[in-house]
Amino acid sequence: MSGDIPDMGMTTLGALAEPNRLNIVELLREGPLTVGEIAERLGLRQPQASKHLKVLSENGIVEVKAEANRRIYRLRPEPFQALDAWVKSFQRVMEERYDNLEDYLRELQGQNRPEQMHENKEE
Amino acid sequence: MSGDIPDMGMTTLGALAEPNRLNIVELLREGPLTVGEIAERLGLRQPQASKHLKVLSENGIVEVKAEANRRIYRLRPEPFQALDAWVKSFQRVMEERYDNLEDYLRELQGQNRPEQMHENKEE
DNA sequence: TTGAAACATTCTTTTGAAGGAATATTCCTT
DNA sequence: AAGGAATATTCCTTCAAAAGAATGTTTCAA
Repeated sequence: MSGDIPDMGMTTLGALAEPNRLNIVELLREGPLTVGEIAERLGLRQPQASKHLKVLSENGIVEVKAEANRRIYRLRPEPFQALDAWVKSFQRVMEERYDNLEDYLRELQGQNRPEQMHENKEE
Repeated sequence: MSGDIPDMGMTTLGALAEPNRLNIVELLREGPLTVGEIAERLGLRQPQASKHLKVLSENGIVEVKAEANRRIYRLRPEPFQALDAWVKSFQRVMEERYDNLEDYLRELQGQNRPEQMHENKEE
């Protein structure tokens, strides 16, 4: 409910979060491969390989080229660029305000400040 | 079966793949927050917020500081550095061998090459 | 010491995603 | 035309993770 998909493709992370899928991606890093080879090298059954590749494809992580009987899959660079940008934007922000934890503690104190007022609870 | 978790923390991706968790991370980017505030700002119930924060904590994405009644959560930089390194290692490889798809096609051809042999099926 | 605020934890239920097995589709070879 | 190879798809089952609801724990205030 009220699911706010923020800025970056949640979908990319979701697709990569599955171990077999991550393995496929790592494998494809060495170059394009057919479904059969992917399945063989990773010890997957062909249908499962196809399914995972479908998910990766739907999320733009991978693209297919039909070559007669075979389907050759390879990585697409875009999602990785996006991921890179996302992570970088994090690191910048985190370096800046690393230890303003104390700032926040002071904030919290400020709210509680009973200073001079008796039983005035503002809810 | 035969699940080979490659190099990089699959666990980080898994933790970030959940929408609410990703929202929490995006929120914490602005600075440390208590459980209550996180729940409120994201429209979550307190228990669910706690649970998600637990997962994030277990995966090293977040760390807690107990301050009396409150628990203050904030991001940890390490997982993001790791992610960054991982993504970068990809981009390097992908730039290099982007279009050796054709190389691969030639490879495939080579295997099939019936050239001069008759019905010698090596299985 | 009683109560309330802030969080965590437990138990149950629900839902979706992954695996298994069989079958459909396309294309090549003979 | 027939058969086989490579891949996709469907249906069913299984399993784990997320939501819901209730309750436990700690800490502070009066």
